[in-house]
Formats: sequence, C-alpha cells, structure tokens
Amino acid sequence: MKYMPKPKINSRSLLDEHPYLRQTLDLIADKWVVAVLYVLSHSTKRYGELQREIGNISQRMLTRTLRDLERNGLIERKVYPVVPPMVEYSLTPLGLTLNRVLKSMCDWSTENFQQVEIARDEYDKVNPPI
Amino acid sequence: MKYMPKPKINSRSLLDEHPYLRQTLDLIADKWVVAVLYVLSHSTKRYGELQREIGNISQRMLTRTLRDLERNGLIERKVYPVVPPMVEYSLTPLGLTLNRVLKSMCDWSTENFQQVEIARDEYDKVNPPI
DNA sequence: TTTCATACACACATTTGGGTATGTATAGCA
DNA sequence: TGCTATACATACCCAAATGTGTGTATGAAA
Repeated sequence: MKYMPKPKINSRSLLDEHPYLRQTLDLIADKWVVAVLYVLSHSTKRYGELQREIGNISQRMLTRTLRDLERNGLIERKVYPVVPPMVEYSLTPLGLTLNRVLKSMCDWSTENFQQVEIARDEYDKVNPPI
Repeated sequence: MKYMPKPKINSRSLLDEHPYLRQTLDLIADKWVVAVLYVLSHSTKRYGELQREIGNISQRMLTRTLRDLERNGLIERKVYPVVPPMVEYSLTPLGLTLNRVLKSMCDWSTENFQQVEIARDEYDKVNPPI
C-alpha cells in the first residue's frame, strides 16, 4: 500500500475553540477534586466527615484539595472559634453550578462502567500484561 | 464558645453508594484523558492531529493515554500498513456515551470559568502568595 | 545518497503527587 | 497530672508521573 498523506487543513486546536476548557480541565479533571465536590454536593460537611466519606484520602491531599477549591471560589470554609476546632465546608453558588457535571459523571458510572471492565479483560487477553 | 460535637450518623461513605463512581474517577478524572476524548468526540483523528489539536501534550503522554483509553474500550485504534505509518483513532460506541459528560464540562467552562478567575484574584489579595 | 515523514519505543532526568510522622492549641475528663 | 479530641500546618521522603532526547523502519522525493 502506498503512503497517502492527509491534507493538513483544520489543524488549529479544537481545545482552543472553547478558551476556558483547558483551564477548567486543570481545575476539575482531578480525582480528589471531584470526590470532594461530590460529597459536598449533598450537604455541608466537616473536615473529618469528608475524610471518612471519601475513605482513602490522606490529610495532606484533603487539606490541599480544600484549599485549592476555596481559592477557586468553589467551596466556602467556615471556621468556628471553638476548642477543639470546628470547620465546615460547603459549596458556594459557583460550586453548585458544577452539580450538572458531577451528576452526569455519576450517572455514566452506573450505566456504563461495567462495559469498561469487560473491555479491559478482553484487551488483557489479547495483549497479555508482561 | 463551647465545643459542641455533631452526632456521627450517616458516616458511611457517600462515594460508595455508587459503586463504580470511584473507579470512574480513576478512569476519566484526568486532564489528558478528557482532552483526548474531547477532540475525538468531533471526529476520527490521526496521532499527529491529536498532538497538534491538544497542543501541549508530549508524545509520551499522548501514547500512554491512547493506550489506556483503548484498553478501557473507549477508543478504537486502526493501523494502516503503510510507510510511513498511519494510525487512526476514534471513539467506540462506549466512548460515545461519554459525550454528555464532556459536553456538560465544556458548557460549564464557558459559562462559569470567569468567576473562578475573579475568586482567585480575591483570594490572593487576602492571602498573598508567599 | 541524503533527507523527510509518521508513530511510536525506550532510556534518562526531573518534577510532582502523595504518605507518614510530628507539632499546635486548649477545654474537659479521668 | 496527664490524656483525648479536632483540624489542621509543616517537614521529610519515596514513588509515580511526566518531559526530553534519541532511535527505528522504510518508501519516496530531492
């Protein structure tokens, strides 16, 4: 067969047609970020509650993720001056606008993830892992 | 103010109410994965086209991401036996089911990302970076 | 015969992610 | 006089993620 190059029209970046998409990916295309937002989408939570409900997140990652989300205006942090300390986290109105995205992701997981497992098994049968 | 602990009912993991959500996050809550899926959601693309349209992805990451997506059954890889090589990538029917999620993310970015920038500036004004 | 094009693989270096361990402050309880 | 509970901060360290640079195969065009 002969080499037939394809004309390189339309080689401008699709991602840049939506100028904020790239930055949005940097923002929320992250495992811990989605997990935290998802839990908070149900109700206000304290730090320890978040940690328990996410289950396998370390303090460090939880703290960092919460700080980032606060900085980006997606969650609010409310500190009560008590001893021992008490801090409550909740979604801001801006954070609430992400619920659509979270829900569609969640729905997809229940509807389609099993097919992913099937595909994996098949792939590994053909391309056996080393 | 006195310390008033909150009763710890309902401390079972919310994330585990949707048993596949956690694994779905491991799968698609990733910058490069979303970028590749997004570009492929428009049409079949060759390797080089993907690289150009994503813009700042290295070969290594593009190749790895494509392999992962293929293994998970989300994209198809079609090799043409020509010289120099030609490979086409496209979404599988399963991959197509992610379009809802991709679209909601994309919509969110255009509708709300500017508020994120505002929140950041404000946060940095109050908590000046070191 | 030299260069180019394409889609990688692979080795190496570096950056980042993320775990663990420890510190802080203080009221209340034993 | 400790010890506990809470929500972190901070520092240290290892492992994983990712970038960079180079190599490969082979026909065609210059």
